[in-house]
Amino acid sequence: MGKPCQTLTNSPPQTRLPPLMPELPEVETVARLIRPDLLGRTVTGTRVQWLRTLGGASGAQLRSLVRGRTLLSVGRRAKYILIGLSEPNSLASDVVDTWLVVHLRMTGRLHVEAPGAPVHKHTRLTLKLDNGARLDFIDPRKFGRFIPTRHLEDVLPELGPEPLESEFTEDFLLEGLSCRRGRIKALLLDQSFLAGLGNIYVDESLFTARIHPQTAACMVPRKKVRALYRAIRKTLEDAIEREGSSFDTFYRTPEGQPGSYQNQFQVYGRHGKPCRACGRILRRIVVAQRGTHFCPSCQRLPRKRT
DNA sequence: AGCTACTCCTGGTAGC
DNA sequence: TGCTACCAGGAGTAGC
Repeated sequence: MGKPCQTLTNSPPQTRLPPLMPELPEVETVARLIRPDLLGRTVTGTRVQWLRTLGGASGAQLRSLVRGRTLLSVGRRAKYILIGLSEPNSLASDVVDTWLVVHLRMTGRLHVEAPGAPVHKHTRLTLKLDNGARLDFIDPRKFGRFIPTRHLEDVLPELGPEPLESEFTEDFLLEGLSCRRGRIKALLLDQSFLAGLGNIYVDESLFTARIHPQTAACMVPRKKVRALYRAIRKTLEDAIEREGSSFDTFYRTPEGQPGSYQNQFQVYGRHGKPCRACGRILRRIVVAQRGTHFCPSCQRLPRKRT
């Protein structure tokens, strides 16, 4: 491949993009951020720069599924952003008949760009809208997916309950943990058990509940399971309140500010620094192939079966 | 059931 | 300054 042609007058902004790792609060924040700019707009065209973003669909399939359709809903399930489209000017124009299933994975971003705005270097896919704006999917590491489908169930994997909905109860967690011998951290990362948690919020929740990440799930005492239940909900609610965690100013909230939950981290990314609760130096180990941050004093492995 | 290993990817960084 | 090597990590899959 030849070197891309660049001019001094028309080079796109090469914003630095450090890791973001969107989990439930970040995905919720993104959905809320782009929703007002998308609802009611009609897709006039598509452009795909990285085919694998479509998760197996072709550029032609994307085009035929979305062109001429109106964006009717922007929601979230687990870490997926679900954009619902309907056929305009028909009796069923308020019924979603097509979905865009978006997973940001590590570094994906969804941006609504004003007409004529420069295209970011790592834009993998674009929907053109009837007001001249664009919905850009930007993803430096190319792990993210933007999948068009008629049937959600064809694309979404098996997902556990939403941790902030009423379906997620203390009893659900007590029961779920009691029959599993795998490590608690691996279980909480398992989206088919509980949907939406990722590495950051699992580490934070386990610290809040004072549970060692390598504890076998069935060995967590009932009292700590209850603490974990409260910790998960509180952690996610607080993070949504603060509009997620941002590691850069590229991603902004509707008010133009980056999310601020990263300032609340108790353990994530703080290995080598003192625990805010007891002063012991925080450690980093690998559990379930993930960097895992914890306090060796506050979070101890249980000695015997409970 | 539950573990490890591998894959997909590139930006950032450490070491030279 | 420039090069190479390595690492991070969500989710899917394969193999034991």
